[in-house]
Amino acid sequence: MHYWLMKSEPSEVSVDDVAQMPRKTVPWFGVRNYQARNFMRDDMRPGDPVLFYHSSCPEPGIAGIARVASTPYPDPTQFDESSKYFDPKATRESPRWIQVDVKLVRKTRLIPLAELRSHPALSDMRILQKGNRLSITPVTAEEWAVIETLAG
DNA sequence: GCCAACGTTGGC
DNA sequence: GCCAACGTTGGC
Repeated sequence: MHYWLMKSEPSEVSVDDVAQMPRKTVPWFGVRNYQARNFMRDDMRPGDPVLFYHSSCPEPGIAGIARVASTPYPDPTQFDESSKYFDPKATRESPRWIQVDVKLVRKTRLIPLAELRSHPALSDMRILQKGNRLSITPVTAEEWAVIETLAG
């Protein structure tokens, strides 16, 4: 079992958007980075806990707790010419990009980036490292415990 | 909008 | 395989 942090731009899919979905489950489409893809492909399992992170927005930070709710399967947007995630090099016979479903467990208070940075116990978090851009990163059990406490 | 950091592409 | 040029991410 692994813990994860997954970034989403709330202008695309926010915690509130997912909370309004009937099964509170969202297909995590649009991952276009090989390292992030490989995390999904190789290390994610249904049930893995997920920190739902809001990025590229006025208040970046952790906004919810979720779980991986499926095994990986091909991301349909790679085949969709009208999608900004279209990949001309992907074929249905050999898809290049995958996604998982993510089920929201609960919305949390917004834990801002600056607050995460203020905790020495979190100083090694991938998301806090200089130059980090990965949209999916592993979280340690220790980091998870600290953040769960902060989330209340 | 700026810009640092990183990833990808493609010529050689 | 190298590496310059270009594109993207994402906080500020």
